[in-house]
Amino acid sequence: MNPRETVANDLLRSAARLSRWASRLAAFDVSYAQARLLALLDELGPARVSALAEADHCSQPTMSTALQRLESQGWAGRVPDPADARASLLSLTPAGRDTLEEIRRARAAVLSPTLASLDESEVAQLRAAVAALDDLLLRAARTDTHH
Amino acid sequence: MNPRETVANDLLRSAARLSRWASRLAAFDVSYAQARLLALLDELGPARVSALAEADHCSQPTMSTALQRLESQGWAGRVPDPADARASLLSLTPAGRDTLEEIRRARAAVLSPTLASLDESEVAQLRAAVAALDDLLLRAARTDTHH
DNA sequence: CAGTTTACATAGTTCACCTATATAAACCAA
DNA sequence: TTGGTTTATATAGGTGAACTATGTAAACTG
Repeated sequence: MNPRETVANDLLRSAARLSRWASRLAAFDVSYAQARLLALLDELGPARVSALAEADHCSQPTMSTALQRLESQGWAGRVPDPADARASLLSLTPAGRDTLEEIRRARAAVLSPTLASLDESEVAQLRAAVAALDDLLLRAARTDTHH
Repeated sequence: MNPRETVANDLLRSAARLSRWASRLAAFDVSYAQARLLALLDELGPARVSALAEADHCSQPTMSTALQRLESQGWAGRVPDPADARASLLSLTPAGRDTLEEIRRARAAVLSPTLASLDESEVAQLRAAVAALDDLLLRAARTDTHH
């Protein structure tokens, strides 16, 4: 395995561990996938089922049932798409928005005792790490859609 | 939200996206959880069910059935623990090790077109990001086990 | 206007997780 | 040494998240 492959592996391993660790500790009554979907709805505003599925990289049926779960909790609602009677437009309800905010606070809180023990230069390193990850994701997305 | 909370949120979001993106593209016949378990077995060598569950941050029954699936594929095997007849020691079989290597290659390959477009300083930034994440995880684990 | 495509829902399956509980070995106290 | 507790694992039973295949109805299109 060449050096770049090693970096790739290490990066994926560490990112996965961090992600897994945080979602395990931040335990509410809302699952990881549902939290992701709340954030997606918040970001994409009123959107169709298929648009949400594509953005979340999951199949359309998966998104359909996930949205039904959110709707049954009162966190999302739909209106018929005025432009196309086959489609619906999904958005967060106020309750859904509140839940999303709560989740964000809880996720940040999981890391906060650890972050509190860091000095400024270490926080700066983390910020740089975030920037590096985001840059990689941006490039990866471009490579991905190129074919 | 204070600056450190923002870093926390950004970091978790980016790590989750990267992880999800990589596992979506690297599609083999082995699931994400099983791949994680193969890596864990490789790392911890012959280990007990409960030790593996703790290391993976999942419940013992979850680990039991996950191991049974791996065993039924011929990727893991167990011997009775000579020190305790209640316990077993699990390890990778040669086939399991081969599969793990294959998975690692495939995961790295997902990132490789993107990595190829980076210059040396950008790769160095990624290495630094990995180090920052690992450091954070180490500290987080300490904070976690303190009570 | 008939046929195709599109948007979504439903059916049916598998896996990954959980809690609760059963089983059997090990340990420990009287 | 035996009876009770703890420990290591397995099993039962349930939910959520993912998939493919397919059904239904609206919208296009020749």
